[in-house]
Amino acid sequence: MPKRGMEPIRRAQLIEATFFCIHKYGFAGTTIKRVAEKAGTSVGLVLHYFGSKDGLLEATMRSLLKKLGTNLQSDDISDDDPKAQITAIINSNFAEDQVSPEAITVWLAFWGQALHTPKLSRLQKINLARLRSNLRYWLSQLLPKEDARFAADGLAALIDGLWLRGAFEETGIQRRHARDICLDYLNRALK
Amino acid sequence: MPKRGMEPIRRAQLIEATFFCIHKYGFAGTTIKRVAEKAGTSVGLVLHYFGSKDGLLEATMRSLLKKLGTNLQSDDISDDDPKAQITAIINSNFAEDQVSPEAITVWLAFWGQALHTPKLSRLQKINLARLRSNLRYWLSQLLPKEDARFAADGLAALIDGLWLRGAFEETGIQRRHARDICLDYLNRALK
DNA sequence: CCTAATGTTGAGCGTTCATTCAATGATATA
DNA sequence: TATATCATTGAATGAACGCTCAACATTAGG
Repeated sequence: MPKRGMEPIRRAQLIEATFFCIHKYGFAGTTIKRVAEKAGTSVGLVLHYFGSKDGLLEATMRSLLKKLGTNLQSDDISDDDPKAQITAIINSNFAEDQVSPEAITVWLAFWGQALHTPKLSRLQKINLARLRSNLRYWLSQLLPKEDARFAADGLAALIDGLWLRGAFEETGIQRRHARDICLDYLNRALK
Repeated sequence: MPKRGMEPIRRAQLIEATFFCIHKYGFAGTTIKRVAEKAGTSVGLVLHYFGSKDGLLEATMRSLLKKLGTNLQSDDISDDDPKAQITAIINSNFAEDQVSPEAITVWLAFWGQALHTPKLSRLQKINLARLRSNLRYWLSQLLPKEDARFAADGLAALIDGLWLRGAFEETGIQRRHARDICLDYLNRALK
């Protein structure tokens, strides 16, 4: 029962199915066949829309990074309260819909794979730099430049490390605990 | 030219070759054939000694974790100086031979794969818990119990996060910088 | 020297993978 | 209603995978 205008719908379905498969089977175990089955379509259709498996994976990573970067923009905090801005960044990184076991697993899978796939590597580097430079910007309003850089590097690593360890906690990330650790780091850095 | 007593030598060679392949090709791209070629042996021999690809990978992860956990024991610091003990833990995690791009890449690859391989998952959890409990033990000599747990969780995440980000720096981890961030965290936690 | 144990290989098996391709179904437009 | 375009499928292909197995080479002990 094919209808016109299916392209965006199919693309979204297939990306969603790819998330599911990476979460369930890992990067190595994610095959086009499995993705197609999960999405309820044929193998041929996947390649019709994404050209190749690499194309599908790249689109999926783009979608993931977009998701992970979206939360922040919805908040509107006054620009003259840097600490509130940083707090918002921390909160957004541990918002409920960001730290699902599925999100963490897939995020980690891409992290590992990006080391061996130039296109994914570029996306990953952009994302890494973004968090750090955002933190640097707001911290530099509160601290001398060098201290701001130092604290931003630490805070960025701390956030990622909490994510990383969260991948192995059955319950997913302990959101409040993770948030408290980051806020504590921030408060101590500002003293 | 086969000789007796080759088993331990071959095992070591093959594990070494597996490191190389995981670093170069990633987890998904590491095949028995590539490992055998790198080690200069035949495909059959790999399976002769490790039974299966999974067996080889498990042995390789065991070897990696052993490497990463070795440094500490060589240091001997008096037990009545907890801060020195913690400093030694931090230093050992960023010791030169621990933070080679190869080590970080392989470590990260296993981290991602362990989520989908029960045997690797068990190894991984043991390792995660070890760092944290070591930190807890020494911190609890300097801080109230709850504060010690809090700081240990933060410091463990910070260390792992610095490793994680180091995977994407062309130069590998900036050892001194990473160390300074951790020591700074420690000092502030003890105030 | 013979034999048993160890070390090693390469061919071959069945499976699964990503990808190509020709063909068909459905819809909008003219 | 005709036609071009979009949506979709399933079969076919060739390569690569992990793994089995029979056979051979080398060595140590009796």
